[in-house]
Formats: sequence, C-alpha cells, structure tokens
Amino acid sequence: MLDMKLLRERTEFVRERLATRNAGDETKVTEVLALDESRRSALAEAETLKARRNSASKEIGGLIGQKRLEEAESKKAEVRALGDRIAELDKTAAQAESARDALLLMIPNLPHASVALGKDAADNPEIRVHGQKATFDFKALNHVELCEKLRLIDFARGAKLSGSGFLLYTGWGARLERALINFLLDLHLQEHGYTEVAPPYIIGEHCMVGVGQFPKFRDQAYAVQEGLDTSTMGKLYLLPTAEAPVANIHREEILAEKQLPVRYCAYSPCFRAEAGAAGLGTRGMIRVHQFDKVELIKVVHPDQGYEELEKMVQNAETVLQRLGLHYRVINLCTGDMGFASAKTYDIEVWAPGQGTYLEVSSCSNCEDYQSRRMNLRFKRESDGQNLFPHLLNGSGTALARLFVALVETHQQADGSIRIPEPLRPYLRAEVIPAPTAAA
RNA sequence: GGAGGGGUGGCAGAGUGGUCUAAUGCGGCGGUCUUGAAAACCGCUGUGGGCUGACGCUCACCGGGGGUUCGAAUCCCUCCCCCUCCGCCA
Repeated sequence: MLDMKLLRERTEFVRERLATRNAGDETKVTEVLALDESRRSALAEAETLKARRNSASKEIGGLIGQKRLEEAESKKAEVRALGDRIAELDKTAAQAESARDALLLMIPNLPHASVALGKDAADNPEIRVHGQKATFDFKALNHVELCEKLRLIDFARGAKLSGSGFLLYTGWGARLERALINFLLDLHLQEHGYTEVAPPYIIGEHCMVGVGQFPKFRDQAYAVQEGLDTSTMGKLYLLPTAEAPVANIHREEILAEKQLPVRYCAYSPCFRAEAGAAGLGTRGMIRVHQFDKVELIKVVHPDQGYEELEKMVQNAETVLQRLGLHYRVINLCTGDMGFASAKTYDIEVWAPGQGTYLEVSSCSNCEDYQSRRMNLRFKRESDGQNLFPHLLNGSGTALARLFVALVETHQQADGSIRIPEPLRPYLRAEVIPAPTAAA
C-alpha cells in the first residue's frame, strides 16, 4: 500500500500519478485523507485523556497503599468518567483506521516516472527484440496439432479429469515439461545467483493480501476448504503464482542490511480461476487453469531496485536465448500495469503456430508497495533506521507458453521436434521423435 | 480426531491486580583500564503511532482480538500458533 505520509504531504503528486493508470483510483485519495484526519484527531484527544488517567491511577494506588480509602474512592469516581470518553474516542479512531486501511488496500501502486503514459496494451513501448520469426519450408503445425500428433498432451483426457483448462501431459510431453523446469532452475541457481526455495502450494489469505492479489482479485483465486468443514472455506488458497508465498517469506521481519539483496528462485504450479476471461475457451495451452512456472523474487535495497529489475529481465531473457526462441521485451504503460507494480517489463515469445507473441514473463519492481503491506523492513546500518526494501518479482519463465513456443519453433519437416542444445542433458535426448505408424 | 503442556525484549528466563518505566543472565554496541587483547567495571541496547519548527512530550504493544477494573503481562471470553503423547495416514 501507499505511504500515508506521502499521501498527506504530496497529495497532488499522488493524485496525478494514480490518474496515469486510467483506473479512476485518484478519486479515493480525498476519502482516505478524511478518514486519516478523523483518526488522528480522535487519537490525539484520547491520548491526552489516557495520560491523565494513567497518572490518576497511580495516585489511587498510592492512596490505597496509605490506607486513605475514602480519598481513593472519590478519585476513582472522578476517573471513571474519563474511561467512558476514552472508550468512545478509541472506537472512533479504530473505526477510522480500519476504514482508511481497507481503502488504502484498494489503491494501486504509483507508476515509476520512467513508465510510458498510455491507456492499454496498444500503448506499450517495445524495448528490444531478439532473433527473428521462424520460417518453415514445409507446412508448419500449431502446438495443438503437434501435441496431439506426438502425444505430448492428451487434451481430451485432461478435460475428462478436471474440466477444460487442465492439461494431461503424456510421454515425451511430460518429460519435456520436467526437463524445462530443471533447466530453468539450474540456470538461475548456477548462473544468476538465486537461491532455490520450494514453497507450499496452498497459502494463507495474508500472503495474497501481502502481494496485492487481495482484496481486489479475490474472484480469480481457487479457495480451498478442509473436507466438509465449510467454516474453513477461504482461509487457504491455491497459489496463483509462487510470488505469493515466496515474496512473503520474510514478512513482518526486520532484515539486516547486509542480508540484502535476497534472491529466491522457486518452481511451482500456478492456479488461476480465470473467471470471466475471454480466452479460456481457446483450445490448447495458451490460457489454462493450471500451469507450471519458475519464479524469481528479490528483496533489495531501494537504491538498487531498478538496477536489479534490469538484471532480472536479462535473467529471464537468457532462458529464451538459450532455447533459440525469438522474443521481444516490452514495457507496460501506465494504463496496462499490474496493481502492485511501479514498473513492469513483459517478455513475449514468438509462437509461429499461433502467429502471435505470447507473454512468458512479467518482471516488476513493486518498490515498497508490497513490503509495506507485509511489514517487511531492513535495518539501515548507518543510522539504525528501519526502511522498506524494494520487492521484485519476475517469471523465469512460465512453462506452458514456453512449451508452445518451443515445439512450434523447433518442429522439423519429418514431424520431429529438435531439442535445443542446452536442454538436451535434461531431456536426455536430441529430438522428440516423430510418431511412427505403429504408435 | 483424542489428551496434556506452552506462547514475555535479539536469545534464555522471572513476573498471579498498583513505582512493570518488565527482574536477572547471555548476546550486541560504546567507554574505562591495557603496548594490544582477554578479564573486570560503567553506560547504552525493541516496535509502531500521535503532537511539535525543534529540544522534546506522550500513547500503545508481554501470540491476535474482545471483556472486567480507577488501573491488566497478571483475572475472564475467544481465536491463532508451537511442543509432547495416543489414534489414523503417504
């Protein structure tokens, strides 16, 4: 969430930055400020009265100690009235505070000054391009055709098991998925300096609030329940991304400055309800309810936030370069950015069979927006101050779409799929063979 | 699922209604002594909020929330978490 002090002291600046998102959030500012004001005035009065009560209570203790009981009783009567007024003011302050905070949680992060202004995806500037669109001297297939022909994925039986939007990987398909996961993890651990973590896949609500998924996107998550006990419904959720648990690892902690930067890398499946999403009806792997992802998370000193963001994008790009895939990097404009982010790069890989670019990575610096929500701080060595670190997250990368780009790009005239060199040790094969007549 | 025990500062650990402004020990930081170090001694050592131009003043926090009381770490209610044993189980 945003810093209340910033809202108070630079109100117009906050309004202007929020307005660049084109989501109308700037209108909430006035109300937040009003609630904050009523909280503070009630608090100031309550605390003055509490100071008076504290000293009076001490006197009463003294009087009783000296057996001056009558004086003590009259003093008690005097203070009793104070208590009522204090309770009233405390209640006012608490109500204003929780209303203020509820509203604050609904206000997105301020876009960084370097982010292009714009309304939607059409306004996202392209930052750089790597490689070229693959061309074929035979009739190239799309990934659905390839997956069916090579029996990489059994779409029909996946749907039979769990409904549409769920995939059953089979044979080489399952092996390819697993090889990719291991390739990605090793790359980031061994070459990019990340530490591997393996988080729970079912996580508490506070994790979702911490990263800004909730309260706004509650309808997009799968809520779980313990057995038939409906009272447990909604206490835990299936993770929509490993960002949710991993970014929360150090929540409510005060890290030593020398612990920074923290760099985590985690594999997890990701579960998305995709309620109301247009594309889910599409056949194939582009938009599904469950997909695998290797996620990158960093906790860094605010001075290094943007430097580390650039490195993170490069870490994700390396994946696509090693796999010989054509991609472009775009910068999300103010109107297209995620809720918690101050600046986001998307990496889109070319999928020849689709004839489009597919988003396989989204790397964001959320600055102190999430660390403030989860009360994660670090102690600055020079003066002992507790500061909010920058929290970064990026996909390194999402698997299902990577799978699509890979098979569509590297398909061969004979129906096989050539495996890029760096992936071969993981798959223990140089090609996924074309189906034989017997199979 | 059943039974029991517990949650207090960075850590250990005392504290069952009133100088708790939380004892004591350990650790950490600074100082004295020393050629230097150790030991010893002395001092400091949590988080957040409010008010103030500032020095500062003040409030809250003993797992979370609520209650009783003039006054709660302490009494009551409730929730959460941890540990031990039993049962079931990959």
